[in-house]
Amino acid sequence: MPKATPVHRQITLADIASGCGVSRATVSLVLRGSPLVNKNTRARVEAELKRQGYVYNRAAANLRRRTSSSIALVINELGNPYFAEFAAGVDEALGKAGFVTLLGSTGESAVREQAVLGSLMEHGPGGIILSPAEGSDARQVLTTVGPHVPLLLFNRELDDEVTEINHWDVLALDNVHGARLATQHLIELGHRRIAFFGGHRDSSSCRQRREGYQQAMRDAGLPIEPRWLIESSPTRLEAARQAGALFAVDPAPTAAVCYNDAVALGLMLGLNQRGRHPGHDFAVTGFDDIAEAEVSVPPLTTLATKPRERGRQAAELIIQRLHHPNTKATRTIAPVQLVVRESSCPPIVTP
Amino acid sequence: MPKATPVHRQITLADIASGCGVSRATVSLVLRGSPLVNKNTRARVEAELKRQGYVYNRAAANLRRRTSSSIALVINELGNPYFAEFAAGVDEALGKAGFVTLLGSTGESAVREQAVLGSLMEHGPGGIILSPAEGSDARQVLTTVGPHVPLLLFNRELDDEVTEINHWDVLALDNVHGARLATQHLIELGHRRIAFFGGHRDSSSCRQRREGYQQAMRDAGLPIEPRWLIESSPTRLEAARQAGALFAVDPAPTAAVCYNDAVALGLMLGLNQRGRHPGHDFAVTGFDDIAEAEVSVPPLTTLATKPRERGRQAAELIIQRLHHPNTKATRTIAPVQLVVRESSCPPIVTP
DNA sequence: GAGAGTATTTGGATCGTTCCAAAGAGAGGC
DNA sequence: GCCTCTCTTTGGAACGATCCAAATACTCTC
Repeated sequence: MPKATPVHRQITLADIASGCGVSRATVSLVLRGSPLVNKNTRARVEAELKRQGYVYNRAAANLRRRTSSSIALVINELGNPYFAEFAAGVDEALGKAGFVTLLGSTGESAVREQAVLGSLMEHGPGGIILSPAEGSDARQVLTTVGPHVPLLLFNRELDDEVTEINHWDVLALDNVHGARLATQHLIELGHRRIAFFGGHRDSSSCRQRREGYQQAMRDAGLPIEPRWLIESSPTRLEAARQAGALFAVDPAPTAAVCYNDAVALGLMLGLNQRGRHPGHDFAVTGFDDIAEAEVSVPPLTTLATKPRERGRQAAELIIQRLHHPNTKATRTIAPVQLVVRESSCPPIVTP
Repeated sequence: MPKATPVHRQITLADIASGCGVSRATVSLVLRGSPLVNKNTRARVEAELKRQGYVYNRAAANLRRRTSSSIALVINELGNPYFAEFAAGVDEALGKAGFVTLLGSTGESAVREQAVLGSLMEHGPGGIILSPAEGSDARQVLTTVGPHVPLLLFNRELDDEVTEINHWDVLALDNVHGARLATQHLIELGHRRIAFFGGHRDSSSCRQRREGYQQAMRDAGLPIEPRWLIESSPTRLEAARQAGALFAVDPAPTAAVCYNDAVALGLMLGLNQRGRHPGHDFAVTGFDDIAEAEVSVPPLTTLATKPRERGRQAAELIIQRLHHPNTKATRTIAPVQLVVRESSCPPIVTP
């Protein structure tokens, strides 16, 4: 593990202290803006700090004070624009509150997630914002982060019991309601045979979105054909490949509620390749409202989840938790909004 | 500045030591895998470490050893998929080498960049990877990071002299060559009136890309009309708005080399709004090859820069620098590849 | 069983900060 | 001039690790 590297001689409190004839303690008080120090002394010390180009050593301070000034952000896939936006929001809000973000990307692997969490823990984060990788296990997470570091789960959920016991907070999207809105929208347009396309059955968000879809279908008295529930990895490519599965059933559906935007965009691509025209002879909805949804052809009807705002919210929640470590865990459900664009067309009426 | 937060009592070396009847020093040796310790002792200590759930305190170790195990990554805009990919690559490679990434996003503001750098410095990073915000000033950067922390500039350059003196490394794209390739490609297709569209004249990457464009034009003996050099913010929206500027000159250009993909996609949108059809009656090229370029309509001819790979490369460069602090600064130019897709069509021949 | 040599282990100082209890400096009252 | 009170300042012990020189424990050899 060649992770070490020598650092140049630092300018310390002691240098400043001797530089202007006061004690280390006084300089320390000045640095922390204590009202105890005399005006003149403060001015003298401040001048010396600037003169020597002093840089505060937060690690040393944190060691002594047994505090932390960092929050770990563990993301399952930074390359995904949705999570990138989320990360940007987190970093923005954490920075504003004086925390620094320790980044860790897991590449959607539970094994790597464990390694990343372990490595981040050694840097003593005050809290962790975790968007779990697929297949991530609550008990394993618990053993590596321990019971004392506050943790906020974003987007996906883990074993309820473990989450509960450790007062882990949860920030989730209103998946059920969102999928329901999308489905109702398609029903109102006149669709009767509607598929749910994409996602993995074992991810919590997929289950919830399917649930919303099924609720809407049931409420409208519409049948749900099991073969209309089509799984696919949440990537554009995989979704494009799976598009054909929609037409394996006869009669085929006329619309699909997709697991997310990536899947929806992929599906539209796949439809085009099969000579279908999403937005004209097949209706598609997404979930997330990534930047691309607005400018795709046709523009995608989807559910806006405002990832950057969610990131800020996550940061605020974890900071709240730091200040009140013992209050009951919260479960925050962020609202989502239906954004109607051209990919959701009415069905073609066959005479 | 309420950036502090209490942390639970830690399990320390001393706990492990007394837990199995050895000294702190021995436990420390075990932790670092020293060959000095006896096999049996090692086993005993390791069992105790596991039993008590010990977590290494890297901050304390770094303090004593005067080393660092983190690298700061300062990005001008994380929400931009290009930089998100870059960040993902950086984090991946840093993690593999045992470093943790300290993230900072500047939102393209030089003022915020200063604040972010200052805050990150307090956490004692071993090095900094900086993608400067627009308008960032070398001398200011120098005063806040100091002359001893290795810095790698990505993507944009700063004052050459300051960069040189401080042995700052540079990782840049081959902008000149890339723009030249794109321009040559259009010329080979038969275009004679070619514009350079988008970007700000004062950014180094824009200047370099314009330079490549001009070289290719000159080499082909083609005229460069000053009004064909059109500025715009590098955003899709702004580019779409500026599209009209191309047709303010008569005769109008038949093709445009764009500053980057965002601009190119925006331009195509703007052309469509004006009843033009990019890929049919107007040729467009981009720069970056973001994910969207491949699936836009029409698919965008562009220059692949492989941001994730660049991220890994940046991480490797800074790690190299940590190991050899005194070698001469390097200036790495990453190659770019022309990816021909349908947005670059031959000109329409007017009889 | 003394002496030499190697293999392990160890106490105490140290990194740069903060905490704490106590000391010093003035001001005012009598 | 002494006492009290408030306002400032301060030395030295932490925090949790590592370094270092020196101590101790073993093995041989003769």
